Amino acid sequence: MPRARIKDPLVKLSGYLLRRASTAALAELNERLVPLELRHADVAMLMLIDSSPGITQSRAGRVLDIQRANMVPFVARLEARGVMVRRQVDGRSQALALTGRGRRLLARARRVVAAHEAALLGRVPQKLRPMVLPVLTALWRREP
Amino acid sequence: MPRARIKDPLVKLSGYLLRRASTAALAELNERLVPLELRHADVAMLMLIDSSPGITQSRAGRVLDIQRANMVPFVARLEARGVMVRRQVDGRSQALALTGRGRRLLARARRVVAAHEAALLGRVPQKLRPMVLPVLTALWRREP
DNA sequence: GCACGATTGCTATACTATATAGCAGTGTAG
DNA sequence: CTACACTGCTATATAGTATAGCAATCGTGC
Repeated sequence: MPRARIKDPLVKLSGYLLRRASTAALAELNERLVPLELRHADVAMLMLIDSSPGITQSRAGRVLDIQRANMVPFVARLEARGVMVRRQVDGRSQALALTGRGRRLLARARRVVAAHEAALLGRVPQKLRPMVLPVLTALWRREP
Repeated sequence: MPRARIKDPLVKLSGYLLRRASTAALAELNERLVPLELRHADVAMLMLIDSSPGITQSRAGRVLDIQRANMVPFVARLEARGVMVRRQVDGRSQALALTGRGRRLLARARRVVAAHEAALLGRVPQKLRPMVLPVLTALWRREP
């Protein structure tokens, strides 16, 4: 006989579902990104720089919610890989921009992300699909 | 004048929204739990044990998706705090159960979680609110 | 009954992500 | 000019998660 199912008493809590769905999706995306040797945060950064070329390092960190201190090795790794460059815009700020190599890598990454998005939305019943972005956006809203 | 807004080009990606919403909600919940000296994972464990008293340590880890190795210090900490006990059910398995103190702590934690849930759902427009659990549940689905 | 594979709890270890404190140099507003 | 905020940086700490391997135990098929 099938082993007794222990039912998870937390599945009615949106916060719990949010965490489980998020970690599962993130793990899946990272898996898909292995061939590109990228992690999800790398792709987020490349997308941001691509859409706002010349954005400063500090501002990029603020948009993506990455601490200044943690931006340093993060950006350094991407630069060492030759996908982006830093340019001094004044005595302190660094402007970030993609290289040609970075743009080509991003193009590939976008296809992976698109497949991942399709897989995510594919799990949602058709009727609910249009609610996914509005629901997630609303849940993300800052305190009031 | 208001500083120029850098628009986040990722806000149309459900995976990104999922991660941002999840980390924000998690941080908020942990904040709310500080007075009880609990973290979100502790509450999940207490709730699970409460709903399935005598559940084995390994099975609890499977339900909550915590590795066996990581369960050891986790459970040990809760037991040292006197909120749960382990009982040997056979030569290898440990059955977990709440103590009276654990049940009282859980009762307080439940109120915190309820307030957190209310805050989360409160950000969602009324019309979308009934879709939150179905959407999140669907997004969590395993790779069928 | 017995041998074998699977399971359990455990130790040790490592890696990622994230967080804090402090510093030197720089820009900016009064 | 001065005071203060900002930037990039180093160093360090913590939480969460992951892997490998071990000894004891259990269950199943023979």
